[in-house]
Amino acid sequence: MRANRKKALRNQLIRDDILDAALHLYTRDGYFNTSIHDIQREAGVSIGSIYNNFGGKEAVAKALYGQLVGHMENVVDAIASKHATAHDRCRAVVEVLFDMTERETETVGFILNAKHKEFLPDEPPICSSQPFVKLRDMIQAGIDAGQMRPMDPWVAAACTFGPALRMIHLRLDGMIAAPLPDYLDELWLHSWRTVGVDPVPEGLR
Amino acid sequence: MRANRKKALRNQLIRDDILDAALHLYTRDGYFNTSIHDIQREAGVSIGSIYNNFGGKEAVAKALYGQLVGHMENVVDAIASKHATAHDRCRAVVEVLFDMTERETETVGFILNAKHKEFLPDEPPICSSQPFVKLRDMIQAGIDAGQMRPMDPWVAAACTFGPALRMIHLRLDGMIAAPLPDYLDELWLHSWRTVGVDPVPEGLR
DNA sequence: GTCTATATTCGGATAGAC
DNA sequence: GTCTATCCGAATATAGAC
Repeated sequence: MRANRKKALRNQLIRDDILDAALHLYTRDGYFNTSIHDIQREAGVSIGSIYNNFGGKEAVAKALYGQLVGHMENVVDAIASKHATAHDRCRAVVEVLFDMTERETETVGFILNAKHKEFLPDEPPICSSQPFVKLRDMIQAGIDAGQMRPMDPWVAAACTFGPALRMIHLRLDGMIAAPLPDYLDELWLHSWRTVGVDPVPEGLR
Repeated sequence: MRANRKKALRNQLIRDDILDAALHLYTRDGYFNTSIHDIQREAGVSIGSIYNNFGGKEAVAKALYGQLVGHMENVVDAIASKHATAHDRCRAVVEVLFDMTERETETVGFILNAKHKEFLPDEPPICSSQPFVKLRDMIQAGIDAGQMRPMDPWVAAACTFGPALRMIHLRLDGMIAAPLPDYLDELWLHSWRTVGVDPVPEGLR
């Protein structure tokens, strides 16, 4: 049993090495500019291992995608259960995204920037994935509760998160030099004025 | 001379056919999922013509990119010279983008959605291209003229156009069923509240 | 300048030893 | 299960006829 556990652990490590290498290369060079040989070299494993563990290049991307979407979902869930109002929840989402952009740049880049349709044609568009749907529901709940102005939920979502997402894109493209959290208060003050019924609380400006 | 003109015209037509086919296939399937043979078939020309006229697959993309960026630049210039205030200019930009998204879907998709860095590594990022820079200058002018709230120009740009760009992405991804112009008044009313000093004029709500 | 036929490279995938 | 060596198809690019 001991040996089995150790073996399973080693297998998990190999899987993680492959996924880490894939994330790095996919975000840096793009999916199509990354060959299986590149991943194999970067991860320090053999081609055979990649095929045994995943089944091919696309399967690696799919597993990576699932892992990161799951991660995002956990983040959103944690926020939803920690905060009660639409304002606090939405602000926390932006705060976390800004933080992640600095600390887990590649994760954010892969989730937001990559054109998954091009290499994962069977996956639904990222906008209809669980975490994104939960964000929209979060906003709908805010409207129903009278905390956000009554408006089309898509428009509300675009107004709430559009500016922040734009900032993230600009940062990832190297157009913004300063870390995004520096902009959080200013950006959120303006974003929330668009959609919120009540203004941003004093302490958060 | 007559024959030369006619010949030149025919060459131009072939070039346009190739660019049209490339735009269509690149936006529908993505750059890397489109082979030269696909373009050749779609355009109804030979591979030799593509190499003679452009030089290869990447060169086609480059020419296409330049053409569309030039197009966008003309659009922005026309708006800048037609309207005087920051409000009118920015609103006109959003209006034109929404219109274009419906009528020239592929052009907008290629410009906004495509990851040009992946297949045109030598081109600067789209955000630093002429039309985008002009948009930012437009906003800076609005701030200097006291028509927009004093704030970081990147934040201002993100707040002004972020929501609209988000809507365009959602529309291109099929998440929004109605044509974007239907949302223009509502979206702009909220967007401008974020950045404008004076409210949106009565007639445009 | 356009076309068809061909060459060459590259990368995804497999076979078989360990 | 992992690894190395190999295969094979696809796609870019070229050569040469017209």
